[in-house]
Amino acid sequence: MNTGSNDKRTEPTKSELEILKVIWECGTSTVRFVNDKLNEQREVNYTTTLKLMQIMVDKGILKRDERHMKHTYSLAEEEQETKAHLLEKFVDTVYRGSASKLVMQLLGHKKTTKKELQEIKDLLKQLED
Amino acid sequence: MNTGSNDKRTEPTKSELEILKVIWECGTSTVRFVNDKLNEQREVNYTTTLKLMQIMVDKGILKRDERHMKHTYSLAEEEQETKAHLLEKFVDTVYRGSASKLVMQLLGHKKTTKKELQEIKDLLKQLED
DNA sequence: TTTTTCGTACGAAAAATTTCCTACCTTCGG
DNA sequence: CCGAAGGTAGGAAATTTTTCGTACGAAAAA
Repeated sequence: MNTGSNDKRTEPTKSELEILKVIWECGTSTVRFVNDKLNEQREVNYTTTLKLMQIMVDKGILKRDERHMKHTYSLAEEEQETKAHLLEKFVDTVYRGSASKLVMQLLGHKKTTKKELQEIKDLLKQLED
Repeated sequence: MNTGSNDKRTEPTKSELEILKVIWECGTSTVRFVNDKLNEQREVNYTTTLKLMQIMVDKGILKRDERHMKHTYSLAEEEQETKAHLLEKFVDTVYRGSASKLVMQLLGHKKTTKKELQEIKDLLKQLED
């Protein structure tokens, strides 16, 4: 028997993440919609996006509704769950698992605005309970 | 003229990051040392690690000292600077640039220990100045 | 000195990821 | 019905990343 966490989760690749971002932001979408979004930033062929999204369905990252001519694609897993997983992996690889080290860096970083800082503090206050 | 941030930074690939981790943890190292470390987790051929580290020198991620028979490789850029950059990119792609959203997730996540939490709070207290 | 061991260099194979070509289906307007 | 527009499927090319085989030089051991 295997006691280790046998997650077998397929990490999204770089371009799969691009697609995920669109769906996180805009929700269930058609290939056409996602492709248009991507093309706001760089040129991508329609079939490229289609293929990628098909692969993502295979991998279990997306699921699709084929009832209509234009298939629609939605998340196969909760956004927060996926992000939590990505974050955990990031903390592990870059900060050897230390969340506080990450936060420290965040706070020391010039790009973190005052507003962000305040929000973070408020968050911690709430957690005092 | 190009006013955009023209960083031209070469992101480390997945396996390059593995090597970086070793050097972050252990400092300047030989290929042999790094390879041994990697082999604690999975089998990797020596020449594979060598090649990768050579590529990383080309990319400017590592620099090397060739004065001796056994070359030694060290960081070409400050650890914190690299990590800050990786973090920034991560926040951008996964949390649309919102650092507080990231922290929120971190705090809501079961794997963040009480000790970590306290450290984070202390950090914020210090920042009150 | 000879042999063995351990190092680097580098091209190319292998694998993973990304891209696109081509075929074909469905819908819509004339 | 016919053609145009726009959709999906899937193989294969192109690119990027990872891995390794082979050649060869230096140092250490025999």
